[in-house]
Amino acid sequence: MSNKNEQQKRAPRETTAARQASILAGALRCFDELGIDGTTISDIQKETKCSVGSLYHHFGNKEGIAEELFIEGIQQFNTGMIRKLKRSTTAEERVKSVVRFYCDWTARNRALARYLHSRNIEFSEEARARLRQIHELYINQVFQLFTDHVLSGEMRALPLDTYVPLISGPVQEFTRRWLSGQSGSGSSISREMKELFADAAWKVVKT
Amino acid sequence: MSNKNEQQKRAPRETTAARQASILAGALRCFDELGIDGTTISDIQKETKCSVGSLYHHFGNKEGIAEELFIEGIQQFNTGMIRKLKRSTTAEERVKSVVRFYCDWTARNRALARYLHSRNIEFSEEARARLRQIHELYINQVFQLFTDHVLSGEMRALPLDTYVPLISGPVQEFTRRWLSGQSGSGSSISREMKELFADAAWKVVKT
Amino acid sequence: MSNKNEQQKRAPRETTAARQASILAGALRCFDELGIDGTTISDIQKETKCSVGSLYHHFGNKEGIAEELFIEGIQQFNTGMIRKLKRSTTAEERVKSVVRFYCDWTARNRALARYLHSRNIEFSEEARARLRQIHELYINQVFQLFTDHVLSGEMRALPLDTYVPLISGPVQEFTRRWLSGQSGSGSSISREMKELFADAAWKVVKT
Amino acid sequence: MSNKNEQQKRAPRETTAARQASILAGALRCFDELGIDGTTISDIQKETKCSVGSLYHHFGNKEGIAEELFIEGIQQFNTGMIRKLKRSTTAEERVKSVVRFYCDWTARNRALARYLHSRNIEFSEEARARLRQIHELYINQVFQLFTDHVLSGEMRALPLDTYVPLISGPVQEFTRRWLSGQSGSGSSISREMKELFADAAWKVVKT
DNA sequence: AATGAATGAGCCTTCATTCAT
DNA sequence: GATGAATGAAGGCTCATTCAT
Repeated sequence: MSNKNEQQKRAPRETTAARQASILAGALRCFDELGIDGTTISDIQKETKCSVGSLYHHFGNKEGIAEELFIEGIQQFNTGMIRKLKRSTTAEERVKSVVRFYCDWTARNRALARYLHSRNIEFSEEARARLRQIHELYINQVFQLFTDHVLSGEMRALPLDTYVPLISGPVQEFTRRWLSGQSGSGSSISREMKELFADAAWKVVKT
Repeated sequence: MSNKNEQQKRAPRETTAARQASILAGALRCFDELGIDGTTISDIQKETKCSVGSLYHHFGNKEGIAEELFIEGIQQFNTGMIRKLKRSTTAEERVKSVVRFYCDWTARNRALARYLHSRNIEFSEEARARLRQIHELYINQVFQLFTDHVLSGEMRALPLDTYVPLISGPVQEFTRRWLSGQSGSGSSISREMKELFADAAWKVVKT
Repeated sequence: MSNKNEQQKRAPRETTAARQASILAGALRCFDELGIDGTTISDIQKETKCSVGSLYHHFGNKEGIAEELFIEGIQQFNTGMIRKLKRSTTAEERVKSVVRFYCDWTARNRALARYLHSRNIEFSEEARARLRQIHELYINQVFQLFTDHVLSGEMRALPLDTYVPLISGPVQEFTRRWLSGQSGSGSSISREMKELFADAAWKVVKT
Repeated sequence: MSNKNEQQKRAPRETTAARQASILAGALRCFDELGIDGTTISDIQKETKCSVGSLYHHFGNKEGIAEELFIEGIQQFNTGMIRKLKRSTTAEERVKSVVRFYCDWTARNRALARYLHSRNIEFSEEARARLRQIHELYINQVFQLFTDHVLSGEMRALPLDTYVPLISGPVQEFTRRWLSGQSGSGSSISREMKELFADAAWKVVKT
């Protein structure tokens, strides 16, 4: 995120940005293991070797840490997805890309993925606003990419709020079960599985 | 709920069962509005007009209330689903029944459905054991009903852990969004939507 | 305590007195293992297979149980000691009897002995009065037995409040350590030890 | 208690030690008056003008306070006793010193002495380990001081576990009664009494 | 005499947050 | 920017006791 100090890894004193990133990483480990409500400031402190004061200095309060982590995660996911979608061109490729990216990203960012699935984060009004904006931007980009395929007749015309469930619902559900079955390392999702869900998604939305 | 004096010994004083049920109902209202972690014993108390002591007398602790509620909810859902599935005979009818029942049950039991979606309940080992057993029983019954259809070639042969995501994933995702868009009143899910998801499910698993 | 029902041991329904005795025995087990403050009514209930209501019916409240147990223990000890002292006649025999009886009784009634050593029982005014009276009676009997020996010159004339510490202090201390070193079964105090303390006591108070 | 700025790093902020000491003093006052189990955190709070949080910050929990107080008391007693014993040389002087120091220390630290006699403190495993170590160290030092006197024939050779009861048992018992007869003000133990118990102790263990 | 559901005061403890250094 | 002692509101839970059956 900054180009200061090329030796990012072992610098004796971290940059502010790096410090914040490492705090978020530690917090994620806590949230993943203890749950969000189950994690205390003190837990994060121990995990990050950071003083209470510093935590508050950087993020305002506990909620701030949870929000920042969530937002960064969403953005990372969205950015990746959009980049991936832009690389393909046909409707089929794009629909399948959604599924494949979902699998790949989740497997590569297990703890973060689990975190983004949390349904009990209490966001501040401000965070909610930021998220809404980020989501709108994302949704617009995605729909823009697909609108043509619908208009051209390659894809079925369906109620807008059914596309996501139809295309992503199955992988999401599969993935959720897969994630809760393993908390540590582990392989990725097999090529066959990915294609199975990709095919299913396409089968449902193609004309 | 049963005639008085049927068997004096093993019938919990008539009122006891009713009391417990009403506590669970009140707790659900709290959990739904405040979140599980956000609900305090005192909230439940006010909602149920019950003393702290009684709450603990009946359920051991807050966790116990949450567990019992969850288990009862799951059982109610499972029982309904099995009953519904047994009424249909063809593969197509059954697959579609899964989707339709999911929609109907969810619409009829909104708060409970939302609660069953919670991903942050801390179960005791004992509760986990009970749930595991309940789940196994359910899964066995369901798979038994569908096995024949797969063997007869009406349905595709797929990895066992993909059927649920493929069939239920979309409705679940749709339903989840639908549930969070409204916390109180609300119609049911429209016939068209239900059929859209039912058709999609069938399209994916039929041969 | 009552002569009702000669078959005290295995009668299908206990007499009231027997019931109370068995409650006290159960309570003692609890107090011994959990401490007095650490023991709850519920613990006693489980240990005695008695309902809460019955406990209160028989003893009024928790304090009542602790008091009754204490008083009965003291009386049993005192009675035994007096009986023993009356059997001997010389000053030396009597002083040594005190020590020997202390050892024997303690070894035979370990849990009760430990209980009587408790220094944190909260007695009601009424219980304190009963205890005071019992103690006075006991002390009077004991002093009466020894007064002559002092007057006759067999024993030293010392401040009244030093006889007990001088004679019983060592065994008491030894015994206390011995008791806390073993909570279950175990042998009794060896003959040699007993005589060692008996001799020491006599050595100190003889003229 | 020490000069400022001697070693900035490992000196707990000057105040910290003082704060902890004053908390222990306040706790002792409570324990002495209300009993250990009878004392609530809130009592200690009022007595020490300390917030709940601070209490827990410094001692972990109520048990921690009780333990620390006990350990500090024991150490103070042991240190004093050893110092005193080292000042005398003959067997007789030493045995009598034990008794005299016991009396003096108890009279000078009444509340603390009463507290050390408590038989209902629930120690954590960690505290028990510390106490065991402290006790061993003490016992070793004491026995080392007396071994020569036994070998030289000035003192009787007795089972190791009888020396303490024989020498200290009587004063302990006397002292215990003396302590419970007065909770506030009060003189010290009279010179005659002290010598009576000192003589008795020597009479019993001398050859 | 027995039973056990109900009660609620009161206790211990946690934890987010502040702030002086 | 960093540190950690201090704060106190708030929460979960225990437990002696009562009382209708």
